[in-house]
Amino acid sequence: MVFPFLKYSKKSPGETANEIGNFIVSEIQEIESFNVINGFLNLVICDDYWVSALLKAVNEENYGFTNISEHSKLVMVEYSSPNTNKPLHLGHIRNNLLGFSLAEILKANGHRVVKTNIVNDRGIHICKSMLAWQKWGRGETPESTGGKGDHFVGELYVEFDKHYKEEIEELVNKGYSKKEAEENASLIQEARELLIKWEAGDKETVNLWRTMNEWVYEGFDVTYRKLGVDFDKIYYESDTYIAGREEVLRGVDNGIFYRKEDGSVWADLTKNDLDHKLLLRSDGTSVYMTQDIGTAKMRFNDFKIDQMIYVVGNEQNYHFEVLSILLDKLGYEWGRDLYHFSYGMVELPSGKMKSREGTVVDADDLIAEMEDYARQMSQELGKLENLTREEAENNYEIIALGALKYFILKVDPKKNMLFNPQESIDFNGNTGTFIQYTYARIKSVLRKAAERNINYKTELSPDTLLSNKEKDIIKRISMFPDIVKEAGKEYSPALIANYCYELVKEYNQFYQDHSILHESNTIKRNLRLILSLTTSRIIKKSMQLLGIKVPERM
RNA sequence: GCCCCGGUAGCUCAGUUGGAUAGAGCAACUGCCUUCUAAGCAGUAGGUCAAGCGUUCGAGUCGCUUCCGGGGUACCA
Repeated sequence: MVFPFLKYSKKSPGETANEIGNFIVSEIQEIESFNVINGFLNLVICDDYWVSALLKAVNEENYGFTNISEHSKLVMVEYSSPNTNKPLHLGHIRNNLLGFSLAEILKANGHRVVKTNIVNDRGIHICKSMLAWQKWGRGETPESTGGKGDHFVGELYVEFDKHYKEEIEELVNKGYSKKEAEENASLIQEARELLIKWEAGDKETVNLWRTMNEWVYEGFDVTYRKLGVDFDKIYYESDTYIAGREEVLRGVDNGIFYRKEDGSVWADLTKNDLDHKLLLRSDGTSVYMTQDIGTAKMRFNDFKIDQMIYVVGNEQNYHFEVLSILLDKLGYEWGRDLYHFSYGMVELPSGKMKSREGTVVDADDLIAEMEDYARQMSQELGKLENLTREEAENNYEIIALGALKYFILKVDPKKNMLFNPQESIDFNGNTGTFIQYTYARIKSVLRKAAERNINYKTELSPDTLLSNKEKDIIKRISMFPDIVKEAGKEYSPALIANYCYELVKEYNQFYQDHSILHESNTIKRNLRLILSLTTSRIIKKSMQLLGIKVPERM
């Protein structure tokens, strides 16, 4: 594109392009020729440049990734962060997949990463479930009902909400305003009393709390394992809120925060163009913000963190803006540098998901449905006939989770996305399945090459002539390191997903009209085998960055 | 009200930082399995890039205005 040069050359676009083109061809060996169209100068790069680019990709250990050393930047990634009052749903799945993938991408970019989970195991919402169990639980447990612990507790939470709403309605009928009713309902007051008792360390309350949380953790573990996500360090807000409260009180002593007459503690953020923010309730209990201050402090005590990333939905943008300012006010130099990885909501065709109203897509149910569908499709297509039962079952899981993860991660994390349970489960087109399938296809070719004792690693002649499609794929392969860097810089798994899709699409086009093992010209055959091998490796690495497994056959 | 974020094909999404005729997938229609896996490939059709104005050689991309959608603005998390 030569327009910017016209003011220097003072010539027509065509003439300018020709002069530059001639100069480049004579000066740079790798440029074979050029052509000019509509003021655009196109340079043609010669084949042996691409051949050596392919050789570099296939021979370079850790191609596309940056090695980690002990001097690498230490990044802490917080993700998942569930509440222990309900099971995980589709929104949490997006969070977990993004957090895990982000950590993998950062590692590939040479950072040391600590994956952390802050479990929201205390607070008024937990007390609601506890109260519901006391009132309507009839002494049942997940064991006695045979359910998963997180679902068991989740149902209690819904139960509370149901009764609470009924009570509000009654009060409104008696002439209270809606707000008064919400405040004065006996159920919410009982829940609050429970929270105060809990913070005071009341034995019975704490025991119930501990028991119910254990139920939930057992349920979460199953889901996490299924999703393939894990953590290096788990924090519990039941521990961190104390540190938070101390920090807030220290802030009051130092005049950073102020106390109202009713005893509640506030931060005045009007100088930051924000309003006043509550930090401790008038009854002395902590709020969300209090806990996050404490959590941050504990983390920076525990690790020498260079960068802190919070993977939390964009509905909390304001919260993190405030958190950053508060930590800064408290004198933590890293406060300003917190990065809120703010991702969009997952919406359903019916609108937003709401746990209390039961309009959620449950994580466990969704995964199970996808596995069923994978099993059904595999059988319909007559796949996996040569596999053992165990291998087949393993493949259903790989395919189901691959489809789900890819579907979610291919979308720009910043944007809201729509998930249609009926239509979003698809194994054709731009899907994880398509990528896995291509991988399995390549592995099949490579296996057959090995069976026929075809050695394809040594003889890559620089005189190899390339078809356009072969050149396209090599071009794409040589972009991989830049894409990994870009994904690390932009914090975007979607860049990896979309890149990998393009690569795979091109490979399938190539596969369609190029023979590999049947090619009689050994120079060409070797090129195509190396091309296939390299493509398969990049597919595997890309999918690894997304937390997606690839099957050897499918 | 105020503050953020979005609007690209019927649907779900890309669009390489301002460049050539705006791309994929799904859905619809048409071809391709005696050859390395047809969960694939090739093709047809589908667009006022929400609307308008501006910035300049050039705007889906940058700026302003309007319309529409989402989120936030809690002694919820």
